[in-house]
Amino acid sequence: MTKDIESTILKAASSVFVKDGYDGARMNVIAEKAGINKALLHYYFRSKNHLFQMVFERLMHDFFSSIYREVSMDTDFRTYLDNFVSIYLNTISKRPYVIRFMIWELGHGSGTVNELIGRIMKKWEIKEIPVITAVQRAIDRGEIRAVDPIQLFISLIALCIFPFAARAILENKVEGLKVLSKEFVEARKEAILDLIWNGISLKEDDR
Amino acid sequence: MTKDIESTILKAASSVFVKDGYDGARMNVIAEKAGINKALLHYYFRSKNHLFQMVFERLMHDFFSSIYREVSMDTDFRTYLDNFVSIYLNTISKRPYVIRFMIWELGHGSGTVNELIGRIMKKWEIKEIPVITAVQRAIDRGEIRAVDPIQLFISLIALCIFPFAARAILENKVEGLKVLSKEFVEARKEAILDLIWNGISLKEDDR
DNA sequence: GTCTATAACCGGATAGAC
DNA sequence: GTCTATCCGGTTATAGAC
Repeated sequence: MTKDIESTILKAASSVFVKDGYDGARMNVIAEKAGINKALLHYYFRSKNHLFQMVFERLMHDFFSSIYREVSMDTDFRTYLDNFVSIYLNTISKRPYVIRFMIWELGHGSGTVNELIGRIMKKWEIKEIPVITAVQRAIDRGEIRAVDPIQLFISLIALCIFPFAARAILENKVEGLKVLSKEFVEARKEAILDLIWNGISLKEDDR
Repeated sequence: MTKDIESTILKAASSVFVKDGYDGARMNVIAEKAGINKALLHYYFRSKNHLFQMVFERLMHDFFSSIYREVSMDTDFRTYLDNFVSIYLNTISKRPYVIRFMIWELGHGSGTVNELIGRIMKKWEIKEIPVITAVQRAIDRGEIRAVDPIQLFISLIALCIFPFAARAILENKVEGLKVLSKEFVEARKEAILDLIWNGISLKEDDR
């Protein structure tokens, strides 16, 4: 079926683009990986650029929907935080290369990609960022200290993403560290929650 | 002087490689930027690969020496933390593209770059990571809670680096955010120190 | 739809004059 | 040391048979 081969190609293309980036990726490598030849690749996806855009949009959609799906807001903040960190780390650790790829490709001021991200954001109708909303509400309710919600949002994402983005450097620098191991991912979850929760919970004086 | 033109070339090459990566960089663009032509470029730096290695090593050296220079260990941990975060953020915000570049290029399992980082580490004789040592000592002295030093090290770096690595996405998602502005950098310093310090300081119960 | 062959182009590298 | 002209391999893309 035609749908079948298209999805095979997209899968092959994803793996190559994510690893080598747009400039480093080679159409013949993608073709081989998909079990076809270059001509057929162009038959299905007119050009490298076009194929890239399909892949990129698909990756972003997959990534963000994995995360923003099913983190319920209808809980106290502590529970929200637990769920968020757990889901975020699970999602990322299953797609360790994607983060690096996104940081790289999104970093080009190049219009192409920026239009893409704009379109995707609109498509999902994401107006405000859920985490920021949740933080603000927790502050209003007196569940946490009055920190800057945007800074806390950035910190939270940073703590989750960084070890995977910088995996190569970290594993090189820290003896025996295996970022993708089940043990590290779980330890990381605990460390993040411990740091954040202690970092933002109300002090004795405030109560 | 020959030293002069070499440094001009390296400067031009740095800016191009850092923005476009190895695969995306073009020798003629570098040549133009340096005010010479391709032939001369090859005369001074045999090949693209060789030029890249010079640039890469220089960038890493510049970056790490900026940071590990002059953060004195002979203070209490709170002061150490203040200094570290301040210097780290100043260094990064002056080289916003370098982080993205390093994450990308170091992410290739490709031997070339991994050998490079190995050589550089040896060159500086970095055996243990200073931050980890400092954290461990602070714990031993009872200055902070007994957290995992490696996790805290990762968290600290993550909080400093991430906003600059993910600058494009953040500025796109958060209305009006200007990561490189003096105001943001200063606000970020405070937010990091506030979060970390509250996150690791001794609780009432422990005293 | 699928393939082989090839066009068209680009970019790193070199030859050789000055 | 510096330049122009050119080579040559590799890569995207297409033509055209089946």
